[in-house]
Amino acid sequence: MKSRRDELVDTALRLFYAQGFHATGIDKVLAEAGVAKMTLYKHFRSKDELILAALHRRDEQFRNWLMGEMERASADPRERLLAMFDALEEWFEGRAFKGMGFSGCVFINAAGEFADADHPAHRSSCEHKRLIVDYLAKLCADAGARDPHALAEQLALLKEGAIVTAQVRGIPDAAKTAKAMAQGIIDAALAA
Amino acid sequence: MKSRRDELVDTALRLFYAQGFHATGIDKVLAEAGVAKMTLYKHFRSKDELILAALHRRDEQFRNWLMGEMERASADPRERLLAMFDALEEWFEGRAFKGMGFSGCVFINAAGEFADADHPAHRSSCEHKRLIVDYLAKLCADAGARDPHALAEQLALLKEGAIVTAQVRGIPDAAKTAKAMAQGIIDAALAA
DNA sequence: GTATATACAGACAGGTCTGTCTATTATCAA
DNA sequence: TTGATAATAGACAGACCTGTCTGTATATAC
Repeated sequence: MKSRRDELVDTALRLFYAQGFHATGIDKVLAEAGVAKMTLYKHFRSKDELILAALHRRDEQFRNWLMGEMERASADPRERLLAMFDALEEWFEGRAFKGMGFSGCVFINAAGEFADADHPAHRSSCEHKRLIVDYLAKLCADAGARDPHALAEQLALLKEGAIVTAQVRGIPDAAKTAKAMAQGIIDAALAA
Repeated sequence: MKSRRDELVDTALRLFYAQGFHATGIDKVLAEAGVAKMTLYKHFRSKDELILAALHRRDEQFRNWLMGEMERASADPRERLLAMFDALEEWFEGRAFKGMGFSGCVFINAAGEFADADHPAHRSSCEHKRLIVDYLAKLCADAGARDPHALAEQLALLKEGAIVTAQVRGIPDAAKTAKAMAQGIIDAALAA
């Protein structure tokens, strides 16, 4: 049984993701969640705090999903890295998160709406991306890369490029384009 | 001498870029531009129309700048392609457009705020990205790539990845990361 | 000088936004 | 049963938003 707070955060995330942060009013969240306004302000001090909670939930949700997909695909680190791009394609096609069609990356969107790098939402987005790079770097090290951090940065950059291409231009195949590049990059980084 | 209309579009672009579309009110644009409200509504039917005009101006401004930088760098197609990433780095460092510090790509931001792919602002963003890919494909063909369109898509994806990495994580060096990958990709695509 | 076009300042309507408040209802423990 | 907790509906204030309107000033063309 979901708590009222969970209901709010889930609904907020879904709407913020689909329609944007500024464009989504508190009242819309409340109506969709079937929750009274005072309940929201009992759990959160402001809309900003709700935004941060939604981003935090998305961070957990997304990384759990991504790492799960990668680890399910293979036990080999190199294969796991490549599996990231297969997972991305599932996401781009709208099959990854039920109730949430693909609308790009909510953290990229947040950084766009809250451009100031010091804004909590921007910092949260930055942190999310960093956690993913860290995870990739660990896999790169396991795979025996000469410079695991450099390779992880490259793969992360390919991931961001694929996300933007899929969203802005509506090309889910961008995942395949990125994967093809990733193969070359990884091979080059492993051939010591 | 800039017309009132130009003044409006320039100011709107600057504010929309720095603060977002929904977060920027008409009144702020008017105050900064020193223009009366009725003048705005004589030139544009709505805020949406002003947004589209600002995106259109940015499309011209940005592509002129980028192509200029690339063509200034070298006459060789391969070198020109690589020069794109040097130009990106200038941009990320805030040295490309005076009066406009780097806040990511306004078209990526627009696609985030106007998630519906049919929204005019989203379509405009898609079109901008397509025009750049077309330009890259022409250069790729000149460089003798086996599949110029495929290579152009790859390079464009690297560009988007670099932009997002620079903005969300605050790492202007992402341009260098992308350039290193681009070199490998191009070499592979030219070695028929 | 007069007509026309353009822009100005500023009030205004009608709507939406966040956040606060009150008064009521449901739930559950002792 | 009583008392505490949590959630409800809905009104409200104050700010901000877009877009319209009026009346005035400026400048150019004839």
